[in-house]
Amino acid sequence: MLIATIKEVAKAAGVSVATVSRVLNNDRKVADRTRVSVEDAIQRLNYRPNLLGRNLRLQQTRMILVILSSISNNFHAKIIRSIENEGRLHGYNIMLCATHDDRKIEAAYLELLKNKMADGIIFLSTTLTALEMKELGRDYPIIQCGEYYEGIDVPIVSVDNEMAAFTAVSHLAAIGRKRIAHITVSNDIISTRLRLSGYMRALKENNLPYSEHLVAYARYGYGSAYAAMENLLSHDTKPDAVFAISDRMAAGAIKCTIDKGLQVPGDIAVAGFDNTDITPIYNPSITTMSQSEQDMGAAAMRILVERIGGSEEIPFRFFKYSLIVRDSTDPTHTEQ
Amino acid sequence: MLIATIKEVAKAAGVSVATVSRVLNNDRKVADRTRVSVEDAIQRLNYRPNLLGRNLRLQQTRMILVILSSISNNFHAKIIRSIENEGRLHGYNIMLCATHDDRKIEAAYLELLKNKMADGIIFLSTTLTALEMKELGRDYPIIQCGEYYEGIDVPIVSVDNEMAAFTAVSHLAAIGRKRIAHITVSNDIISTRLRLSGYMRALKENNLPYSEHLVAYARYGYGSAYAAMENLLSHDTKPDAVFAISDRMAAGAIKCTIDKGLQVPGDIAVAGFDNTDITPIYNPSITTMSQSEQDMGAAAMRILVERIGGSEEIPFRFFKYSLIVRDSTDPTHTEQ
DNA sequence: CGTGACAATGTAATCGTTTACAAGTGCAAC
DNA sequence: GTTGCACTTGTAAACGATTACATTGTCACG
Repeated sequence: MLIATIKEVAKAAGVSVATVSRVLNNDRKVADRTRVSVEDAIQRLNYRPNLLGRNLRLQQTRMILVILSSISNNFHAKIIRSIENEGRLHGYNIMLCATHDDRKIEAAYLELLKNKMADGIIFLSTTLTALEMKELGRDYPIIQCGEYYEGIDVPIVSVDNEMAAFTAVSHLAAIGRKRIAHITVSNDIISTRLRLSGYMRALKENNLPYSEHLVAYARYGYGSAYAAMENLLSHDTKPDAVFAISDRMAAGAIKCTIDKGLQVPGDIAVAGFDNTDITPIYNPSITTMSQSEQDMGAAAMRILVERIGGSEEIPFRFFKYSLIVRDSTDPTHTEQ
Repeated sequence: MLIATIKEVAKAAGVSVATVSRVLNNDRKVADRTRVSVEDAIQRLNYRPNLLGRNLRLQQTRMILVILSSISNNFHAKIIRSIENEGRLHGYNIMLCATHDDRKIEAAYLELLKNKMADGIIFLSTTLTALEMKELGRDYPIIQCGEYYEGIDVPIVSVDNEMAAFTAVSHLAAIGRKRIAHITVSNDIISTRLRLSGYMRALKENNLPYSEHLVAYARYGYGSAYAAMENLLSHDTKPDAVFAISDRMAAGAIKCTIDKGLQVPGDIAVAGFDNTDITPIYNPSITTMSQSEQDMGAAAMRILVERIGGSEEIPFRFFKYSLIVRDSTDPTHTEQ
């Protein structure tokens, strides 16, 4: 059954298209009798406004794209949920765009923004360079959430990764660990870099030894973290704690440790980052850093809406983080 | 910097908008000299075609929506990946729409289809009733993937859940388990129902006892599965194996078992379903049923494209599944 | 030189809306 | 009876593209 157009509704109701449009948009200057007959025609014809026509005319789409690398990275789940809620409050549809870190794929989604099929973008991650992002931000409403480039005039909502990492490692020191290792990723993403600095600073302030043997590089995968942990365990002086850059990598490290016949946290305490939903489930449950996903998502969306509305402000906001202690560092903790 | 329109490009190049459009669409009948000067103007003005205008005219959007309940259900990750790849091959943009099982939210996304801002929908899950889905399918190109209603004239791509569950439970029987329990969800989703039948049939064909004490109901969450397992363990005769309807619930069951001081798989073997990425990572790694996500996603997309193209066929396709044995049922297995 | 074919380009309708402006009606006030 | 106003409604111009059709120019051929 083909969809009716406003013209057909107008004819059916015996009025002009303008009147139909007024009814649709709740324009108050429509006589009750007319309104009823138009509404009746709309019903009968099963009419639905064509958004392409409407949006073309209104020069907006009320669609927001959320760019992320992959949906299986469920650190993003809560943030996205919050973005969606806040978006709906403002009358926007949220569409998730998974790029799998492929520049071509990301480019295709950016086209949608540039070519007016979306009103704005929230970046949870990106393959763009800082310069590219800067240029994009000059012409279109965008915002960075979580990961970000600094100084490119694009709003930022994130967490203080350096302080959060510092806090996590200080926790490991506080439970008496002396040789604290770090499993990270070799890229130049800001959160990675800052977590490394936080780790280093915590070692220093707690008078703990640092050596390059204590830092292992992996890719994001679980298996890769497993290998990195094997590497850490291969040295003569083994670490007694590990701070991994992500929960998934923490899980890999734990699995490896246990496979080698060592205890977690007995022999080696392990902490992760992000408080993903695997952390309470894992065996043992994983100590981690939680970000204020809810606040971050809502803030990102609000700021974006402002920008779409024409605001020139470029806010830079850090949100709270918190340490969540679980079995992988302290089996005696009392969980909520 | 405001975006130029085709009119401005035409003026800048000293031609008509028709010619610019021909250049954009690689229409062959454009003189080389003209083409160059138009391309030059496009460059200079940083022109990008407005998709609202184009799509309005062409009566299409080349956007496909994928409806799912939540992105943290990463069973869907591989399917989605495959949908995306296949979609790109056909020139479609894929947008993910998380409904969180909220009818209102889902309705909003459906509006986009009904109101011509998308060309089709792939349902990975839905809050629609069978009747609603049927009616939607009468007017718009849609397809069900994974979960589905039968007999509503909407194409289906899925896996034979009954046989897959049968296979999983038969595996537990084959390793010598006698009292095999089932953790499931109380809803009337088809995959749930079929997995329960498969479980029952496997018990019967292996001459194993069935009792209602062997079936525990939970919600989807990990914690809920944990509680269901506690429940199963509270009876005098404990099960020696559990088949859970999802990997996440299997993880909950394992955690509970271990917390009670029992061994997995020593005392209780546990199998899950979906081969989500937690399964190899978990401790112990989890035996599970893998679906042919890649084939399913690609098939769903292809069938949808056919439908958009006007095909009246209503295919119903089952894809292969396979048992993946891991430590949670058989520590002696040799993994790939 | 006249004719026809073909290539390159322009003109204008169209897609489905919204909305500024014009126009019509009825009524109260003078 | 005119005037002015409020209220409803219609007319038509956008929004930015595509494309059928018309037009123009060039050239080969008789």
